[in-house]
Amino acid sequence: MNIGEIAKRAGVSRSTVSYALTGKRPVSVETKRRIQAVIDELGYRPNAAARALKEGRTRTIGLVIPPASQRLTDMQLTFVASVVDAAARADLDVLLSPSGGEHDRSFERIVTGRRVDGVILMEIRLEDERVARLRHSGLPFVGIGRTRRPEEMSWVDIDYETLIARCVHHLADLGHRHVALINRNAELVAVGYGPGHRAQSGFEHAVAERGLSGVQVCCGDDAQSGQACVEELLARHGELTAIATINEAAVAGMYRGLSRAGLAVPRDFSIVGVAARHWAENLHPPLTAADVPADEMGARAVELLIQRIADPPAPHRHHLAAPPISLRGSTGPARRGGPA
Amino acid sequence: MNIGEIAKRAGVSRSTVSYALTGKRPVSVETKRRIQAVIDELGYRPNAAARALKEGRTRTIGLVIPPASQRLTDMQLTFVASVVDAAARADLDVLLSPSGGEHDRSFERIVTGRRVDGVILMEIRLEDERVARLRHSGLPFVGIGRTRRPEEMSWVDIDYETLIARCVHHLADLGHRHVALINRNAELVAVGYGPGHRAQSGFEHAVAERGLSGVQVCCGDDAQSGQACVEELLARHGELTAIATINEAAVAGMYRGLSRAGLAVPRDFSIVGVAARHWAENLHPPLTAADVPADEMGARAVELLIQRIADPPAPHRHHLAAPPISLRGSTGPARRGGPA
DNA sequence: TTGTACGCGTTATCAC
DNA sequence: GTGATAACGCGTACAA
Repeated sequence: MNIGEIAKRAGVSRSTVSYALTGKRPVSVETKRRIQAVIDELGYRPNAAARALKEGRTRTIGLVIPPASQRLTDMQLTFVASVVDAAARADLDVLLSPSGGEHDRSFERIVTGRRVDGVILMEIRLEDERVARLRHSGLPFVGIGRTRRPEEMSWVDIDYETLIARCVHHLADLGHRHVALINRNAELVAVGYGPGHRAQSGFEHAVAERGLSGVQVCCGDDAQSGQACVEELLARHGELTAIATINEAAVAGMYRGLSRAGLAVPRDFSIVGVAARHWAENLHPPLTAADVPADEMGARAVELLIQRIADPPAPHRHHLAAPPISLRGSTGPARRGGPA
Repeated sequence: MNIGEIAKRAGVSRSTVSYALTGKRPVSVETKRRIQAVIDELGYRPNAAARALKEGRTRTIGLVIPPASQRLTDMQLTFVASVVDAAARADLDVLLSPSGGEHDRSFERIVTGRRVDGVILMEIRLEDERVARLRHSGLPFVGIGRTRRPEEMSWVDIDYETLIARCVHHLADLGHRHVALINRNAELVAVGYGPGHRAQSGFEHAVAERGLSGVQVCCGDDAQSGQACVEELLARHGELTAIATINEAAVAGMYRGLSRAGLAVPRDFSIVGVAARHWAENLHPPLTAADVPADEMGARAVELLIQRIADPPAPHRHHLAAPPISLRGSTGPARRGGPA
């Protein structure tokens, strides 16, 4: 079913059908009605490829995600969901592209094949070749996360540096003197994953400012690793009384490790972090955490992208989220003398 | 950058460039080399829309997911990830479409706008209008899940009926006499969600076969609901000693509810279910469960879809997975006299 | 309102 | 065997 067939059956020209549909030229009510009747009868919809070819835009955005093989975190998933939702509201389709690893063909297809009007890039590194690639291509894009030179692109991000600093201050206020930062997995941090590095920086500054002793470790993004990580931390640094973390997926395991060591949260040990709200609430005890507004950020990213597509030369815009820490049940006063 | 520009700079005609790229006609090595040099220099890639328009195929598949607003379960996410991964390996892009709720425009765009060569449909109901819609449209599609009339379409699915029956038999073998089935959320079951109904059926049959007493309840897909659900079950049915469930997202909460009631798993109470392996392993204690091979199933779905696209009139194919129950730490002999 | 050129890659057809 | 020409797919938008 194409526009010519509709035109023939309605007894008008192809362009009249097009105008009747787009409304870019007035068409008599009677003609419009007749055309619509034929369209409804045959279930016609314009061919997306033909329209894209002519208009030069696809009404589709690309969403570049970390390779699917390495399981996405809950927060990342919330980003994906909110981006898809926001895009659907704007009548945009979303093309998914796993990047990194062996899937660079997918990324290349999307960027150079003009398959999308713009791209949202997740899991950005401080030095990210995909950003360089997109900048060079001229395709509008927005990052969920930012590189080392944030002014070179549009992005939405979480202010991990500030948030982790706040976590440390919160712990210090509660009297904790020996705190640990549990970061995301070592590979991610090693390749320059921004949040990991910014969390380190925030941690170091705050620890210095409050005169605490601080230790930093990386930890796999799952419960098992969280447990192992805590067990090792307790073994090597018996003086610790609190943990700050950006590794939400590992928190359940940390709780388990503490419990195994005979430490009750928050009585004997405190944990505070940065996490998606529903994730923090579903832990036991609920995690005192800065609640990342992931769904709002996804929507914001789509919004920024739509603007960039509409007006590419416009200056870059940024949105840095620094949500307050929600007090739940996982932090308490440092126990005199520390655990055990 | 279009093919004409490449042809001009390489000093050949457009068709020669096309033939050099597609290999559908021999082109001299020297010419091919010159063309490739220009392509590399300018970074040319054929316009996907033009190619789709001419070829009548988009090299893209649609993945219809539940509306993003209602958080996806871990298993669903694994399906998405594995589909994206498998599609990328086959050089196919994936267009995501949230269906249901207010997002039916997205589904319609995909189906009637010829934006994809085929569709993978998730979260299928016993009576599913999207299946009817797709069958009517003639667009190749494969279900992850199946309707009441499974022969009318191609699908991969999990044999919840058999698996839940196996769970019940496992519990019966351990001496449990009073067991409960905790289903997915009530809305899902109410609208005819297949796994929910098939699990019920398998549960009822097995309970009858073994002469047990069984109670069934629906439960929201999150830990909080799981906890509330277990607390209510224990209050109303003090004789229960075991639970079988297909609601993996709620299991952590069930553990919590049991623990609050002073019941240790597996000493005082057993839980067995159907879940993604890594999910079952990450629970504490690890869940004895039939491990759904979600990644393999996603890949299989893509495979079936590729075949359907290549040969639409071919008979439908199906793949029903019934993985064995992996014994972990969550089930044990029924305690004499039951709990408390 | 209508005729028609255009966007761009593919491929059948014709020429060397 | 190799290269060039032109038609095609289909919706859009300008000129008439």
